[in-house]
Amino acid sequence: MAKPKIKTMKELSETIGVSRPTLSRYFQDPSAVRPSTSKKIQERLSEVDYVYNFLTTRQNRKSTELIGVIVPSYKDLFFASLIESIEQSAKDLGYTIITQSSNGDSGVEAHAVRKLRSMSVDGAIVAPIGVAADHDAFAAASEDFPLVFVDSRPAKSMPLADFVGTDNMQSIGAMVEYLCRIGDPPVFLGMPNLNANAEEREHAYRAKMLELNHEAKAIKPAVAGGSWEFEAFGHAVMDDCFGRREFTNSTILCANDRVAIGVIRAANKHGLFSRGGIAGGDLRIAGHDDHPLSQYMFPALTTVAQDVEGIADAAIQLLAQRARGERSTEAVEVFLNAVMKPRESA
Amino acid sequence: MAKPKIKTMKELSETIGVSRPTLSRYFQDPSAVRPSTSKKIQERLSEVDYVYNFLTTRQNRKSTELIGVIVPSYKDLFFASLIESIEQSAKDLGYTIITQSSNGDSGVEAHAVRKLRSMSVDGAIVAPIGVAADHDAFAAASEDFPLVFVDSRPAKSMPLADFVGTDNMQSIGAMVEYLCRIGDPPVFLGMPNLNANAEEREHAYRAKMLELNHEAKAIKPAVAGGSWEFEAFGHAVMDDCFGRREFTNSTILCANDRVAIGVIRAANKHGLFSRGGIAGGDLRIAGHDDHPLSQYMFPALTTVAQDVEGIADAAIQLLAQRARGERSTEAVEVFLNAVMKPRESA
DNA sequence: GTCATATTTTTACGCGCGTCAAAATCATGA
DNA sequence: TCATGATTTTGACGCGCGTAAAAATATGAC
Repeated sequence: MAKPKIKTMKELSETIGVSRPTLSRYFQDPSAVRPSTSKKIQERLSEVDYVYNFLTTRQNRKSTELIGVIVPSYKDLFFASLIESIEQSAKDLGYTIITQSSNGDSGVEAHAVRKLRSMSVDGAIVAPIGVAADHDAFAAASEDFPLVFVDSRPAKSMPLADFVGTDNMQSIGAMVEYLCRIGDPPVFLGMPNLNANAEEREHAYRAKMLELNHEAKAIKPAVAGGSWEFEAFGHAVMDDCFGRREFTNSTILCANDRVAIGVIRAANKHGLFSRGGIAGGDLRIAGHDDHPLSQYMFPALTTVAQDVEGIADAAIQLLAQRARGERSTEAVEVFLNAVMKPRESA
Repeated sequence: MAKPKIKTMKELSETIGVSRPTLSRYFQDPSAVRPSTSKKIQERLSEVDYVYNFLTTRQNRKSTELIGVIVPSYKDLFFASLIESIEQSAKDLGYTIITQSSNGDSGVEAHAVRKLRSMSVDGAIVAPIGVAADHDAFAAASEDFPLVFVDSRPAKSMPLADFVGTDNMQSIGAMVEYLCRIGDPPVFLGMPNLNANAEEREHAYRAKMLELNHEAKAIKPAVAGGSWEFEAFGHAVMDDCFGRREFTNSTILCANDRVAIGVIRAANKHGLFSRGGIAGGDLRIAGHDDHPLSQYMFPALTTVAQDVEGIADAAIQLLAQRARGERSTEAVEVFLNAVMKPRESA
């Protein structure tokens, strides 16, 4: 039952009856050997238990086919979705991903970047923690391998690198337009000012409101917002407002779904939704991202879905291009569109 | 500004003024060299940009200090929390984790296991997809390195390996007792029968109900439940029931929070909660896991919190013990207690 | 069957670092 | 100052595999 275990390629070459260099070529590209040889290797291979030594092969190959991924947190379903998509896209191209969380901390982030350097990755995809990032760590890394930032743009001080993300002007714009068309113009509830999206989305909101001739209004949080606990933030801010009977029948556009989830709870707590659903004239709430649980909120959250798969795929493609030596200098920025997900909450 | 970049240890040894073997010893254990030497190396090191070559060092060391982690999905906040805790515990002991998702698919899971083998990890922590797992892949792996299963116990056919998880008898027991004490005895809504927890939790429910002299009753899903979309499952099943006016004022104990989140939405949709909160005699819902968003549901979900950090830590410790050669044969099972999180929903 | 061409085998070296043994040097205390 | 044990340096080899060059062999069109 248990197939004979073979530990090294040399050993394998002996039991299989081909030379080691041929085997080596086969593993890197089965079509690099004659079809008959390829077939023979493949057959014998299925009869033994051999796994190539990843560490050694990668040490010697020019490319490790490793791609690093750094996100601020695993416990955010947006990033979780992103990782899942990246893993998929990477696998399709033969890459293995090394994922690390920066825990929203620049020190940890810098440490993660350093680890990726030590692992000789072919490239890295990083969703930056934002404002407080460690410039030097990224600068050094960008000399070793291509870097692409996703989700939010890095601080301007960051080394020039590719970027892939959602076009906030488009996504927020579409949402503002939708909200205004269906009801009252929205007020904006930002997210803690941790990364570029916080500012960009508010800016996009203001721009669109201006265009539609409405007065922009942003809710000023009465609570500190320095953490990544977005639901807690949204809840605390609006629980406070609703408690003072402010914004109780407004349309509130939240900078992201996690904030909105907190707001929905606050609104429910204060009984601001009509029984059994949403009625005209009620409080309306909208989010951004299409968080996997948004549709299970009550009322189901109206939001815009980021093209997560598209982002993941574009990021991998950019890295692959750089690895192939195409586009060696200029940094590119890819902006993808988001699509409206009108549901119950607005 | 940019520190001089040093690529190899040999080069480093020259610019730093110590021999390469000494440096090698220093990197593996700074206390293995004389304090004055250690200090000198440390100082010079901070003036240059040197990152050790992970691949090469690990190829030659007896241990790679890599630990593989396999979960069924990143997009499940329970697993996300688990990964975060594992990463933390691992880092404390000097391990680097390699995370992979099996996507709820046994083929992908087997492939992931294989990759961990190729990377010569020192051990692996796997949250198995359950019933449909590929026995051979795990059997082969368990010859290469220690394996510890977490969250749900693997099928009996799996190779003997350590297990760390929550004591379902305790956690479900505590919840049933609580529910009975505060109100009507609960009916049980399971989760799709994907892993051992599905059965174990129902069994624990029945046992406790028997002990308390209540009749156990499990809701029979009128919908297929073969996927990991637990919220959708919970919602579909109960939307159907509530639509037929069944269970509308029961106490429902869900096998996990994700199912419960779907149920809460269904209940809200059917207007089964009193306006502005929960009143006596209402429908009650309880979950299991303390999913990070449970407290933001409305009503906030009453649940039992698994000791995620404890699980992560125990798993790493078990692996570390095996790596040190302690406990080479007998497999151990560690069961941790969960703690009640009474909130609004029950 | 013959010959030009495509593959494979042989042989040997390199990668960066772990590790071992012997020689050289250092630190320490009497 | 000298002996002695602790460290470091030197020099060399090994790890498993990539890879290059030359020799040997297979292929396949004629």
